Amino acid sequence: MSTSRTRPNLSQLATLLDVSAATVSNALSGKGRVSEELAERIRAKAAELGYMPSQAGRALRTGRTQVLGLVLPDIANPLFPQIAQAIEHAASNAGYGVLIADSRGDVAMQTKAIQQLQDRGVDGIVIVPRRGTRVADIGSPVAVIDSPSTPGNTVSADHWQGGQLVARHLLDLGHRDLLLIGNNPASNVQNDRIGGIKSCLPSSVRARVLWIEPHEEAHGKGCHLGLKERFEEGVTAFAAVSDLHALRALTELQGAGVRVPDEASVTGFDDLIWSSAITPALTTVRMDMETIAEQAISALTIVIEAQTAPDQEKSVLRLSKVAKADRTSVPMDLVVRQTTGPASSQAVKAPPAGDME
Amino acid sequence: MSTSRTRPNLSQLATLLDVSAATVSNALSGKGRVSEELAERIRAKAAELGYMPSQAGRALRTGRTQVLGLVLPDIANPLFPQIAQAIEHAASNAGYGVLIADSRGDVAMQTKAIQQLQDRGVDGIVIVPRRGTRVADIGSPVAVIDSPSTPGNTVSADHWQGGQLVARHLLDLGHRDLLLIGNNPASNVQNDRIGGIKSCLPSSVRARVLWIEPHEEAHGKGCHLGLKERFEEGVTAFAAVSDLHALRALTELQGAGVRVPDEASVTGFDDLIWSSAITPALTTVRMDMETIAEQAISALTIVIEAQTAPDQEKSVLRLSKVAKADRTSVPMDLVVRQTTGPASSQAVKAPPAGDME
DNA sequence: TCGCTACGCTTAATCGTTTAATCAAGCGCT
DNA sequence: AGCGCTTGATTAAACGATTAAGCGTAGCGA
Repeated sequence: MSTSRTRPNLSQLATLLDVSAATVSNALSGKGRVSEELAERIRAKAAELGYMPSQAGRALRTGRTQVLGLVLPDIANPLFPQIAQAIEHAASNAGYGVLIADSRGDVAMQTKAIQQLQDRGVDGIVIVPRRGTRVADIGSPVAVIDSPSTPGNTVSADHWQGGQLVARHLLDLGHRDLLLIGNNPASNVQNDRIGGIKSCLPSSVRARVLWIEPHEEAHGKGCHLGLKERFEEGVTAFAAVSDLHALRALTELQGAGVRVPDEASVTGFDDLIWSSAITPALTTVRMDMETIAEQAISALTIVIEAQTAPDQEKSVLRLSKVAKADRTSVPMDLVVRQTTGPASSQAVKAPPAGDME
Repeated sequence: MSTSRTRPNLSQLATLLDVSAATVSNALSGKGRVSEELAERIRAKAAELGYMPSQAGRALRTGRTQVLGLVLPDIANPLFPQIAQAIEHAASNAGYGVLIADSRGDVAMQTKAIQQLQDRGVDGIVIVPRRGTRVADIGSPVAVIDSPSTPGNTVSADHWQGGQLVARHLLDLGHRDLLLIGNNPASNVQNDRIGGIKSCLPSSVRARVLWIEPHEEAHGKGCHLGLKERFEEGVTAFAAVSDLHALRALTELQGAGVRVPDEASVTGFDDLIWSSAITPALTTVRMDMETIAEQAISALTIVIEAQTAPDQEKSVLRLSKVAKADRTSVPMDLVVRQTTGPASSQAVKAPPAGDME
């Protein structure tokens, strides 16, 4: 084979073309002054040899690695595939690689993970913080994806509006007695979603909130949530703030003999992978991760570029390193599937034990 | 604050200590000859200033970036969190960072993704290939995590043995008529799991296989799998090769009024995040991702180090770049939860009318 | 004709680290 | 004293890219 064992570098390309390495660099980057004709020859040769600049050399000289860090503190977060995929895609389009760092649920390790990323020389960091964690001012440019109500948030889904979608959908179906299911009240995301739902409900509808984590602490992990009882009390719709909890609710109801959606409706959030695979398929609210990721990355790149700009030193004083996107919140979409249906049927069916309000 | 704006480098450290940069390098790496006393002084100063070597500089000189690539071709694979977390952890322990590359389910993009990783200068690549994809010989060291029956596989769970666990568990419970549920017969992993199950079954038990993807092509995506009918034909246990399909089966059965585990048992594979959260909690088979990741990474690092070793050129000819682990397959563990129960009850219970037992 | 600018390219310095080559000194031996 | 060997440090040359500065030539206005 004639394919060279080792990848060509600038100077090899240069000697082959009988020009200086600098010219090749200029031609390929379009920076300096190179005649169009020569530039074309250089580009051709580069393409022919499959030349790819060494990131190491470039990084050393420019101080930029073209790599971003992604830190996902929630252990085994089922959203991870969606997030990682979207971020990777957006970053890749912007010419960045993505280095992952997992802090395994440990809040203290989050700092360590960030530190390690910085030691690796990342140009910036995308953080999806653990619930409630406030991201301190790190040395590097940072984009935070959490919730609009988190201070220092860069961009995120409009969880509040997502909640409103759920509320209106259930209202339209005639539901008047809801159980909202969350995991932990310390999460900004979950609070926004629940707040959004509540904000749409007229005072005539009853809406109670069940927080799973406190409940489990009292009754043991994996315990029943007592949804059957709520159903018998008249609750016709169960709105969870995550598909994971929606799934739990759905199976618990089904197992207790409550028919979904005929007797009770269930909704979730995030459109996780299984939501469309189960029977009945889950009605949920999806976030536009593509857009969120794009916003985060573009906001981040702006900060990164401002970083190296020799500009006014004002920037050093004024410009925070945490990125600010132009669209700080991205609307969510309601995906109506089969776990929601008209409440009227329940009203008929309610009698067994409960009463109507 | 007295913390310097910019991180210290070798020469700064050197001039501060009135020695040469080379000596500092030697002292910190323990390579050259440096008096213990001086070495200690150097280490102390380095620690004091929080000196961290520039990866860029080092990479340029040594040709190694201390970064591995992780390519996950299956789009939004629900295993992703587990895999990424385990790999990241193992890699981190070995001093490597992990760069992710997602080929979004597109087989052609897998090659492109690998290419990009190589352009970024990764030292090696961990691939969890898309079903059936044979990983060609890339230029870089590679570790493949798929299934023992995949040629070129480095390490993976012992899917066959996992299947045997399921079979024996169901057999012990008295099940004699099974439906095995897979997605696509082209997957080595799924075939191994099914093969393992079958290998344990005496000829007296009936075991049919339902492949979802072909079935969906015939009946439309998200269609019913007709499990109720199978149940009525006498099937008492549904063994899926993935929790995702087990979940689908479980909800379909529950929705059709079949009680699990009283009337039918369901098992899955992989212990995905939701398996323990649903009701009833899913009996499944878990792979020891920690061990798999460790094996993959350590095998990979060996190849990487062999790479730079100036050894006999024999290695260039003989030594393949695909890593070989000492434990090529890692046993799986059965996690018995609530979706499996004795088959006898069904035999009794088969008539529609309910009783308790 | 002189001086100025624009063009197109080359020279050379630089980023931070590693490492082979070198060198000075000390010490034990013959 | 002279030779060889070890010890502990220094020098200098890479690695591959970017980029400011320099330099010869040509065009052009004064």
